[in-house]
Amino acid sequence: MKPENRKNEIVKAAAKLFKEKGYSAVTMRDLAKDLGIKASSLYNHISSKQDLLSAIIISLAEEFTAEMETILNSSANSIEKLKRIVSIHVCISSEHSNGMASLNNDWMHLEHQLPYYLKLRSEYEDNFRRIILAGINTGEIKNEQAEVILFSMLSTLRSLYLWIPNKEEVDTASLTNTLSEVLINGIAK
Amino acid sequence: MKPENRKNEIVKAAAKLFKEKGYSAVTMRDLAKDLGIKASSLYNHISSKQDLLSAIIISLAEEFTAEMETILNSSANSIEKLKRIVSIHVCISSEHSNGMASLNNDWMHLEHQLPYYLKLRSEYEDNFRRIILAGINTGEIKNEQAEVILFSMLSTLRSLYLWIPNKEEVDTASLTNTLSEVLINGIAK
DNA sequence: GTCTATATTTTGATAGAC
DNA sequence: GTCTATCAAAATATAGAC
Repeated sequence: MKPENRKNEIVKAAAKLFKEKGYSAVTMRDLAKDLGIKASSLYNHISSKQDLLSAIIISLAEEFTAEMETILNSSANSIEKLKRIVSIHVCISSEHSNGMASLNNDWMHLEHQLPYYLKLRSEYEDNFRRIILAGINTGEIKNEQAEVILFSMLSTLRSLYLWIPNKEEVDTASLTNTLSEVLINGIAK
Repeated sequence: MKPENRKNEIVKAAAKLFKEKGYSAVTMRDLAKDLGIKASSLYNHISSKQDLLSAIIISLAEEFTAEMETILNSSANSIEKLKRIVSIHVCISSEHSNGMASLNNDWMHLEHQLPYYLKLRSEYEDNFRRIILAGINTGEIKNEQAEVILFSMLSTLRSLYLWIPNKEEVDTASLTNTLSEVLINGIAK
């Protein structure tokens, strides 16, 4: 077993605890106890608590960035692009439900990687906004305030981690369809 | 000046800091420094850090409960009731933007008041769900999965505190209308 | 109402044996 | 790879002077 595997186990356990209580409230002793070892043993695999947070958040942020890039480079129309954004949020949230909690709630506790995270996030939001504005221009999307649409969709998508139980029980394709319908066409008959 | 006033100042400052870094990451020294006093001086006005969290969260949870009661007792149809739910979230979030952060993210750090908070929250969600189901029954609302509709609306409404800058700059009536339109009728033309 | 001084726990992290 | 022992810093909170 490579040391990488043990580190992954630790990161995974950390993400679970960070979701339950938040980064700051989880101690290295809590984490060690969850893994059945002593706190000092953790430091053979990681160099600091901060490293755990970075590992969890940055990999997810980069995954969203990569997926958004693919969508931008596609020839789909704006509504189709929005549906694909819904899809990547459903998929990533169901695969990494615990890590999404840190991405959403504990990013401010990043240290060295904070500027990089903020850059990725603001680029992601800018691209999301451009897709909405393009849809308004082509007449696909209502000319409501684009910022309200962006906020509403992003809020729902970012909260998915709280709602998706775990990947075994989720039909991601079906959830993506229902959620897209609700977000794009509304709920009124 | 009654001691109540000084306590309110402390609670207000605490809510601001809790929003920035979360309850667990804010120390009593941070809070004292923000108020220009020493940490020990805080204890003449409050009995513990935990008290601050309870004061912030429980008063907001009770406010939502009271407003929901009013909506339930009204004779409005389901769509109108949903619009009024949007309205109370916009109003409370613009009045108490900082406190909403604790309500959403730090409720798990409540101690004595945790069961009470959980009761209020689950009753609120039950009432919200019943309004949606009633609307589906009367044909006002599409027969999508009610849980997806509930999740989507609640996620957006709960995130308002992140998005509303401050009450001076927000036209709550206008935001309520735009947000209701987006949530209820969707964004597709 | 705020201060200084301090008690008590808990925290992240290191050193070195096995 | 995990342990015991330990450190240094930081945490919540109290006591008592002013």
